[in-house]
Amino acid sequence: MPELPEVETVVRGLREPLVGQTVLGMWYDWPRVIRTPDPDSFAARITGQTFRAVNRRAKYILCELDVDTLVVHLKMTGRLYVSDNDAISEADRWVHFSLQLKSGRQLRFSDARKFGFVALTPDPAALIARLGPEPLTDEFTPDVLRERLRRHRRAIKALLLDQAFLAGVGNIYADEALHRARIHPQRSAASLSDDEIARLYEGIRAALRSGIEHEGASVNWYRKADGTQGEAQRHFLVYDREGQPCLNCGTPIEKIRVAQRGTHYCPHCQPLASN
DNA sequence: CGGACAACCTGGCGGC
DNA sequence: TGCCGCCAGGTTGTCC
Repeated sequence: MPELPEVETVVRGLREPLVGQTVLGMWYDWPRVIRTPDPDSFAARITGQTFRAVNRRAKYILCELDVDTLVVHLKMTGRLYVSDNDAISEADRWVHFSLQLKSGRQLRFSDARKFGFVALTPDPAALIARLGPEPLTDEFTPDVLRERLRRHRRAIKALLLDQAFLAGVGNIYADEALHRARIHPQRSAASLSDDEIARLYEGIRAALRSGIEHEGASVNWYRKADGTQGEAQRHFLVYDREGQPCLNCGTPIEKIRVAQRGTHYCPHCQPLASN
């Protein structure tokens, strides 16, 4: 579920309850959720370490401890939150991993679909080595985007979903960014004009910033670190709006399939003219 | 290079 | 109410 804005929101919400906390122990009930190392080694290594920082790279949550980094990926249905030891919430139904904190609270990882994972490593860079540029940083510029687009002929939406091309954008924000840029999702990447690339650059950043501003999109599974829903879904321009009027021109939003993913766009504002 | 598709899993929903 | 098929925001690997 979570894309860059959702993961960013979770990270921000975890800092206060997590940083400074020491790990007393570990629990799990689904071994495959622990990617590396093996569960016994994981428990032995993380016990006694203290959380020093919580950061994000693309859709990866990076919790820095004294020696290692706890890496968490939420994939589609993962949730990461801190609860009082005796507190029970809806998401606990799918908890598969937790850490006991010295504060008398627990860091819990819940994942209904079991696609997500936790990993403990002294070298998190290896796990995230193949990621493309981080779209909201200064190093990501229109020139960077243009140079990278030149190398590809794929549908632009497929490229936006490719984490090695650009890190952090997923299905929701790809649709939102393309609508803001007024570009059809099936346009060939190499066919985009300089003006279109400039619009795409702004569209990507604006869509992601809107998502962060509204604390993530709770279309279905996503929740903030405190368990409440985000509000970004109330500000979608096209995603999940099939058949509803385009907010710009009134034309009904269409849903098609691009790169095997549900894709929402306005056929009037995002024409497939020059390809 | 890239497109298609399976795999990893389960929940929710619409249709009958 | 029950069952069935379909869909789902992610990532990786394989095959062609």
